[in-house]
Amino acid sequence: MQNPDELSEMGARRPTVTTISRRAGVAASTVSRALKGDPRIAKKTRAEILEIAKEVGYMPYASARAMVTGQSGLIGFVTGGTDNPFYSEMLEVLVSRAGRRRRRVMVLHAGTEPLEESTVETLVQYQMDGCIITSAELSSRAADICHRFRVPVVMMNRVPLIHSSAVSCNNYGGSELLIELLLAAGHKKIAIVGGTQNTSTSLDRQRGAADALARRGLEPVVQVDGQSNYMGGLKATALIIAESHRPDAIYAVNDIMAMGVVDALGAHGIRVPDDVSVIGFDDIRSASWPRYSLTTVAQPIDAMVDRSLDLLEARIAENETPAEAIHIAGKLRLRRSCRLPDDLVSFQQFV
Amino acid sequence: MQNPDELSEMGARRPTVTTISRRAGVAASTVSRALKGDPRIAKKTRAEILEIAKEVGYMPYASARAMVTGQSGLIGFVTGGTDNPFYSEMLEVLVSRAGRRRRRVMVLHAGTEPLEESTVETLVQYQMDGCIITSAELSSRAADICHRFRVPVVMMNRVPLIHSSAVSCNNYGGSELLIELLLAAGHKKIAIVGGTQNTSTSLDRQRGAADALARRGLEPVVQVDGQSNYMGGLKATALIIAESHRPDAIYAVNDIMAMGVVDALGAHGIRVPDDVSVIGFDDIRSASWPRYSLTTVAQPIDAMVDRSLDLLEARIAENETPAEAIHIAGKLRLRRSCRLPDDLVSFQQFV
DNA sequence: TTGAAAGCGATACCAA
DNA sequence: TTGGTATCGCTTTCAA
Repeated sequence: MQNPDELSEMGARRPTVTTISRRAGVAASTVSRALKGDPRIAKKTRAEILEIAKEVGYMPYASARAMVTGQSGLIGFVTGGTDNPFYSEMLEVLVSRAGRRRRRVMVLHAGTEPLEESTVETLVQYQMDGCIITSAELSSRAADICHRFRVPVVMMNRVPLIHSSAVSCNNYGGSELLIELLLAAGHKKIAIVGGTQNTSTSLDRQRGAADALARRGLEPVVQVDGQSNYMGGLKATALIIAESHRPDAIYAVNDIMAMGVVDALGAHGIRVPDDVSVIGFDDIRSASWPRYSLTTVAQPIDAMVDRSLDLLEARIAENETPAEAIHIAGKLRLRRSCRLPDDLVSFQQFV
Repeated sequence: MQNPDELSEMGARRPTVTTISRRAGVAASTVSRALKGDPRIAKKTRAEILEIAKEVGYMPYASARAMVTGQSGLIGFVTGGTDNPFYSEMLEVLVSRAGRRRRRVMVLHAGTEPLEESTVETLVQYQMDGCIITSAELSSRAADICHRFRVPVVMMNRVPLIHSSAVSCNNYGGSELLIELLLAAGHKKIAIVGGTQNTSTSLDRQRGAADALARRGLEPVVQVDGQSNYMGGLKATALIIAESHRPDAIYAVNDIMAMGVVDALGAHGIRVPDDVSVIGFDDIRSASWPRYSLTTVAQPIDAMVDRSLDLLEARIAENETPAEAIHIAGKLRLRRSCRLPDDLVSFQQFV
């Protein structure tokens, strides 16, 4: 590593390829090639250059590189304001998995409204190699800008747009499975606490549940909006109780609402699962807390993130990759928040 | 906005200052000045240029700008892997507040170990305008690199390093206040659930509590390590119960642990606050859930983030700004998890 | 296997 | 008030 004196001597600029090329007595282009492992460079030359680079503590300027290659190494993560911890967990995974591919993550926050102009502009200005969107809405105008400026888009747990790919958990199927579990356990009066009504995730889960019930000639005893957050789950349950629907099981389409359901029931002295079974979806961290111990379907976050990055990289490498939609099956997590069927065997394959 | 044909005609490159300068019949430098509102440019010229820029959908290349100005518009957020939602909430605020200042946030995840080399290198490579660090440890080597390469650093809720500034909540004082509240309510047997032992935040809170007790000639009936997470709070409480310390109040130095404390007590049939008062620190979102309704000290996240950005900007503008340490007082949130003193008036000023 | 030179886009300086 | 030009650091032709 270069010593401080030498650095300040250079007017506070860090070493560049030129610094190295001069020391090594070669051309800058040779340094560039050696550094990126171009096979044409002689072994010996390469070794020398690497040695010097290390010595002076060389670190490339990302901006210079981006300018000439057109790639920034940046992935945008666009997320709506939400208090669902699922998205924080996803971000954490994304940062880590993207890092392995030498990509960095920039967080772009879109409000609850459709994506603001400025967010999309940032994607373009920073020449993001791609972006992953989980916010509720991407206006067609925003999508259009991404497409025109060749910013690959992957929608996560959202409906794919014309030119974007999409990765999601098998929300419909996971939901069916959960309902079948409840039915197998003998439940007949099932209430559903729905999520934000304009997201495909919630809608798919609700449809999956409704269809699974319909197949047995049943329907939910009631369906209430839980707004995809804890307080919503709480209020929805209060409503269900107030209106005396008396369900024997409640399916909240995500865990954070399910936690609200459990707490609301507890506050009314209703025991879980003795009096009412509760199930959720996502398997967020707190779902496994003993207090809640939620039976739920775990979204395969790691796989979802990896596949998203794969899709982005395919698009980066070759612009005309066709849009794809990938569904990944979640895993059943059997916990104590619901009564278990006698015949558990048939569910073991989903665990 | 430019039509698609025109764009593809240009070989998929977006309009640049040159595109505009040609259309306007002026020099590129004039366009640059007009765009950034340089007062020397004639009103009319400027209007024309702005018009054209809008027409062609001009968006500057961040990389080109970074290269010449040396500023990227990027702020790094370095965070340790943690399941404390406080940091997610902080990130959310940061993204939003930084956005107002036209700065973007890049998330750099350092594991629980000391900051990896690669994280710091990213800061330098992308010429970050500054970074905010909340992870437990910044190795002196990493700090050195930041300093040498002129990346301003603000430590959030962490001990400032030699060349870094720091912003934190008044952890010590807030802790004193909470203990005084407990004492005023008549509690005498107070147990403390401590956090990660190598963070100044936890240590300060523990010291504040110990000192406040000592002032009345008391000391904690027991102090247990809760590892700053929910399960830790749960286990710590189980231990306190198992060892029959019989406290009449438990102070967990952060909310996520306090939630574990409440749940563990509940699981043992101990009522909160009737049998035992519980208090936390942070005021994370879930602290206000009716189920927990935690009395706590709210960290002033908005102010902390704003002041951090101020400090960074001061350093960006003028490199030799001296390091500063800022403590911002938190606000007391009185909720139902603890017995309240008869004399509430003296605490009203902190609410 | 290596070198020289051009060029990416925006800005800043020096002239005019 | 504006134009011309050099420059930031890196990569990529094209030559040698």
